[in-house]
Amino acid sequence: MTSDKLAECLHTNPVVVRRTMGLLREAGIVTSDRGHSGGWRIAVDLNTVTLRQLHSALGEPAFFAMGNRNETPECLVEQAVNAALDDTFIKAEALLLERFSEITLADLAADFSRRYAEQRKQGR
Amino acid sequence: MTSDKLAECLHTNPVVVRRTMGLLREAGIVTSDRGHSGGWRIAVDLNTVTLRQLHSALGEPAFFAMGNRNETPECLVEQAVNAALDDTFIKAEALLLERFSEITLADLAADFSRRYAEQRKQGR
DNA sequence: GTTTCATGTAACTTATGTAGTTACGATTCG
DNA sequence: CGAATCGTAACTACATAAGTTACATGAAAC
Repeated sequence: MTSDKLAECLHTNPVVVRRTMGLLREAGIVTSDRGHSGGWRIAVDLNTVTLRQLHSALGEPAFFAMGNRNETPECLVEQAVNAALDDTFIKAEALLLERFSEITLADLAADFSRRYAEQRKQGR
Repeated sequence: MTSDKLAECLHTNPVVVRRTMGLLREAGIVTSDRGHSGGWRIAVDLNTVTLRQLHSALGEPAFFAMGNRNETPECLVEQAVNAALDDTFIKAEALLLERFSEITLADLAADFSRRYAEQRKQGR
C-alpha cells in the first residue's frame, strides 16, 4: 500500500506515514519499494509481531503522562516523591509491557475480521 | 507559606502556584488567607491525605500518554485495537490508583525527614 | 483609616512538542 | 523517457501547558 493511500485511511498525511513506517522498516517489520507499483509491505508473519515490538520499533514512547520527572533531583521532597512513585510506575509499566508482548498483529487481524463479518451480517 | 515563597521553592510562578493550590483548596486539603501573614496552610492531618485524593483534587489528570484515543470509532481496525488496549490500560490504571490511595502525605513527610537526617549526618 | 501584604482571577504571552505541509531529490518500473 | 513512489529536509500550524502582567479584593498592622 502506498503512503498516500495509507494516509487517506489514517486521515493523516503521507509524510507522517513515511516517518512512522520508516521506523517500522528499520526494525524489519515492513519493507518499502520506490517507483511504480511501490509502497509498503509487511515483511513478517503477523503471528510473530507483537505490540511490544511495535512499541520498541517506534522508539519506546512514554507510557505515562507523568513521566516528566527529574530523575536525580537535589530537592529532598522531590526525592521522596520519586521514591514513592518509581516503584508504582515501574510495576505498572511492567504490566503494560507484558500485555503488549502478548498481543500479536494476527490477534488484531482476527478481531478485525470478526467485526467485519458481524457488520456485514447486520447488513450495514 | 505564601505563593511567592512556594513558587520560589518549586522554581515556578506565584500565579501557577495559586492556580494549583486553588484546586487543593476546593477539595478542602488546604486553606488560604489573604492579607498580612496570609498564605497557604494545610487543612487536614497529613495521615489522612493520599496521593489519590490529590490526583482527584487536581482534576484526575491522565495517567497515560497514549490516552488520546477515539472511544467510539467507526473504523473497525481502530475498534479492534481499542478492544485490545482497553483491558490492559484499565488494569494498569487500577493498579496505579490503588498504589496512590496507599501513599499518604505523612509517608512522604517521614521519608523526607529520613533523607534530611541522613544528609545532615553526612555533613552536607 | 491608611498602608502593606496577601490571594483571586482575567487576559495575554511564551515555550514546547507534535503533526501537517511543501518541496524536491532519488529510485524504480513500464 | 516519464510517471509513480519513497526519503528527507525545512518550514508552518496547532494545541496545550506554563509563565507573566495587571489589577481587584480582602485582611492585618500601625
